[in-house]
Amino acid sequence: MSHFGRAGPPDISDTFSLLILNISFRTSADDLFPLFDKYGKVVDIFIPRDRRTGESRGFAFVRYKYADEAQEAVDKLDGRTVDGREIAVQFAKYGPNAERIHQGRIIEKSPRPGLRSRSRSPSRSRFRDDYHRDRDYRRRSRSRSSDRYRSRERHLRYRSRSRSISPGYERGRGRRRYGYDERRRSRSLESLSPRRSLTPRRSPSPRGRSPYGRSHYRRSPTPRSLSPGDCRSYSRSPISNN
DNA sequence: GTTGAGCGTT
Repeated sequence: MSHFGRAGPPDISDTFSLLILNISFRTSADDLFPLFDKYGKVVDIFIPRDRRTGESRGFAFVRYKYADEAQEAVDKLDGRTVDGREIAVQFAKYGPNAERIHQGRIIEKSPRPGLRSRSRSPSRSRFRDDYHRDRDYRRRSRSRSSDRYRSRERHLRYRSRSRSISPGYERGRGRRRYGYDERRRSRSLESLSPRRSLTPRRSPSPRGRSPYGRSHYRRSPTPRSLSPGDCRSYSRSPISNN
């Protein structure tokens, strides 16, 4: 039974967060819950997922009520094969607001709305901004298989538009942390596609490109070193010889 | 059906 359906974290003041790495993309919170609940009181399980595709990013956060139970889970479940993949369980180092975490618990001041932005020192804000920048940089450099994501995303979009997605594993198991509904996602994409997705993406004027940059499909770093005449004579050499 | 470094949501 999963109670991880409400919005937002329930209570992170006295919880210990564990970071679960290397989980399968199809592993859900309900799959992790019985595994981690055996070693202690699991308060919440959260699996970050991609904004566009809505799929799992490959890691999860399991919040325990007590530190010793969390440590027990780390010791027992670290290296365990779950869903065909060897997961890595460790204490979280960064909180949801980029707070520093000591052994899964937030050691920064409690996140009080309206108070932290004012009582925050400039130097501290800079420090926190450094964390934010680091995370942003790493996340941005994470996009390696973008082309694959694109085609897959388009495929899912078309499927969701053509026919409603009916994931068989979702029914009967309770809603995990699926705030983004498929219907809302498709609607959002439909209204956002012709407005925002196309406008900033396409470049109407090929101003930044070199006049021969588009014609040159070769990725040679020194296109001038290889003169066309040289290349031509090389290719003409065997012909001329014959 | 599809990939695989990493630290999080309303």
